Amino acid sequence: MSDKDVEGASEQAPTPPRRRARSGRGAPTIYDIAELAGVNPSTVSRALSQPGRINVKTEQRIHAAAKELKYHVNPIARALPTGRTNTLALLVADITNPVLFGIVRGAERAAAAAGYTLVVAESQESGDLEATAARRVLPSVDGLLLSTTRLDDSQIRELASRKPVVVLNREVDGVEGVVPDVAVGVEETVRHLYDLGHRSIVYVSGPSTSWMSRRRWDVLSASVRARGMSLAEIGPNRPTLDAGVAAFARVRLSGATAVVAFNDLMAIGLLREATRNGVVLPGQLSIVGFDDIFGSDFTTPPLTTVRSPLEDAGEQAVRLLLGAVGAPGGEGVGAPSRDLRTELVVRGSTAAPGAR
Amino acid sequence: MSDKDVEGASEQAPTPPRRRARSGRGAPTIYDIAELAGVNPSTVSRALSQPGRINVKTEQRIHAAAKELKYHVNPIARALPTGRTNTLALLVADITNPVLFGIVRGAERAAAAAGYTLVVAESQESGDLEATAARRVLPSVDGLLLSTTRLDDSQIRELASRKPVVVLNREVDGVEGVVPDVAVGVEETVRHLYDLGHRSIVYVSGPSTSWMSRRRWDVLSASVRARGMSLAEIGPNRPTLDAGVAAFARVRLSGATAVVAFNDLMAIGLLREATRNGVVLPGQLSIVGFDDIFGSDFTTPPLTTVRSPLEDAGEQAVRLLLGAVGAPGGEGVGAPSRDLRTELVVRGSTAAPGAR
DNA sequence: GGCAAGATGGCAACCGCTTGCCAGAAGCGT
DNA sequence: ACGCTTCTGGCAAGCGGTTGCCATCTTGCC
Repeated sequence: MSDKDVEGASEQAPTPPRRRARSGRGAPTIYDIAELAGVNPSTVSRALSQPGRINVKTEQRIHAAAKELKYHVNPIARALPTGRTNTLALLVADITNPVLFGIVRGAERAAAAAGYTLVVAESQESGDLEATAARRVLPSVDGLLLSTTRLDDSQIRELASRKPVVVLNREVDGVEGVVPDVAVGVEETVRHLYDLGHRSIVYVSGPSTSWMSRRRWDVLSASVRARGMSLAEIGPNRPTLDAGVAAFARVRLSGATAVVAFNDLMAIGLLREATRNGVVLPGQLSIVGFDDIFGSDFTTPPLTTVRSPLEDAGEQAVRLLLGAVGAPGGEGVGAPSRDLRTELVVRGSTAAPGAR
Repeated sequence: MSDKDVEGASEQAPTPPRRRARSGRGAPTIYDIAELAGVNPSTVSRALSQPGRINVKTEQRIHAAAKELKYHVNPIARALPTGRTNTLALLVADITNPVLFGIVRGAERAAAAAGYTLVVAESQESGDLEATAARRVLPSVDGLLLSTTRLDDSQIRELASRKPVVVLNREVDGVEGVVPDVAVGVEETVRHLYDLGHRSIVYVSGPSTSWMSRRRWDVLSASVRARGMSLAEIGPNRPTLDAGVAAFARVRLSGATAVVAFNDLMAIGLLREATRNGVVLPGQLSIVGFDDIFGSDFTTPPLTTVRSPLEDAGEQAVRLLLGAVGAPGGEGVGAPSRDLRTELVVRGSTAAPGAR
């Protein structure tokens, strides 16, 4: 084609036909690098994202130019053509829930290790608002981690049909999930209480929509039955400290010598209300919580609780998600997931009934 | 118009000359809407983002089409040409720091109210890693909120030169910041202790790099001096529970009758170690913390502490940031910022020296 | 009825980066 | 040396929106 010659001849124009160049202001782009290194922008792109694809000398030249310009790839520009954002979202209903600490920690670490950014989004309100939040964040992330979610199964599946989703502390049919093994810790708890001499236990449950509350009840129930102990349920309750306080009266009425609360917050509420009512702990009432949250050992007596490997759970959930989004760091489908077993942490809020 | 007829006649062509159309898979785009509504994509764009710019009937038709297609604008595609992401980042050094609860809460709420998404990013490690995290997240957000940051002033200014930045709980020259008014609460505290009969106080300080620790010391110092009380400093210390535990011995050695800790975590450590050593609280030692974190009232005795309006602070910081990024919901430069005054919460860990 | 100001909507050029396709150069086997 | 495979790197078409500019239609007004 003669075009080429024509182009070459017109080269003397101070502004070559190349598209853009150092716009002066604004961050440098691959066009700037291209110009500096004397190559085509596409070559720069390859040098930067497909090591080995181009000649090593050229690649070095480009890297040098990039460094000189202090170039940083624009993640949104990159995301547009590829559809991948290198970002994962962790959606939670309530970020002040101490249970999330470990989860966020572990998730953050695993994500960072794979070069992914983790964004934590909170939806303080109802499930509907949470669905909205999810939909809003979904387009800008590669995958979604659902933790203390108030979404129902079908909403979750709906999300899962659009982007990879992993649920934490819950099982949803057809959606990947990470759930610590409740059984171990509960079994330990029941044995612990049984050995202390307790024969009558009451479970103060969480919200009726809480998968985990139901699950804990089921396991507890089976374990208790196996020993011929008696078990009652008080609930459903909101998973808060106040709900624990409010449940105290009914716990006393139940006549049980030991109470297992759905979570530490409720257990602490129970504990404080018991003390306020002159009940001697743990002699007159043994209390066990779940999660071993921050502060659960500040109480008097310190709370006996079933600890979950939250940090590991968060980490594993992210790995799973990374696998699902096809990231290098992610584990394959059949990868052996490390055991996430719960364990009983015995502190001061449990003792033999009648002990002083 | 004859055009209309022509269009209608040529309609038989299966693939009209329009660019893209419902690709089958993938989310619907404005091109799909354009096709369905029989207008140009640019018109769709306008209908969706500039209400009133086009004819109301057309606009309605487009909205109907959008609804029918379940269209949702692709935020990254939108961000590319505009440079605005409608996202704000909150960068923290340690997300398990209970101080952040309120801040995150308030920030999240204010951001959501303005239609912005708040992403929380954690950088568990050193200031350098934090700088890296900041740079990584910066390109995809409109502004940055720095909270428990370990960045130094110059690093912060560097960031601020690229995108709007607001710092929380700290003052940095040339960078907007939100800092609760420490003075009120500290003054109350000193008066409280003075009235109880304390004349000798010791301050267990935080990290040497903590602007807030220094600030609290300064205010405390001034207030104490004004009353002719004696004040000593023990530190610097890491702002942790363990550091509080470790500082106990030196607190006793100081002979002070009351101790003010940089934060609640340290105060609680102090409190527990004191109890463990048989010191009767609060009679033999009064303890005051800062922040009123979650769990600070679980202790025995419950902790007296200086509460900061963290939630308000988070909210206000976001408003400031929104103003800086030119968002509608943000407040102008001179907008009157609501008072963020701290207050003393008297609980059980303070009493007259020698009281039983 | 004629004309200027507004209203309306199309065109096309980006935003910064990725990638399929392809041509020319280099390396290779026989 | 020659035909062929492998390297290299350029071209250009997007990704999904946004927006300046402009042509055409409406209106309002004298």
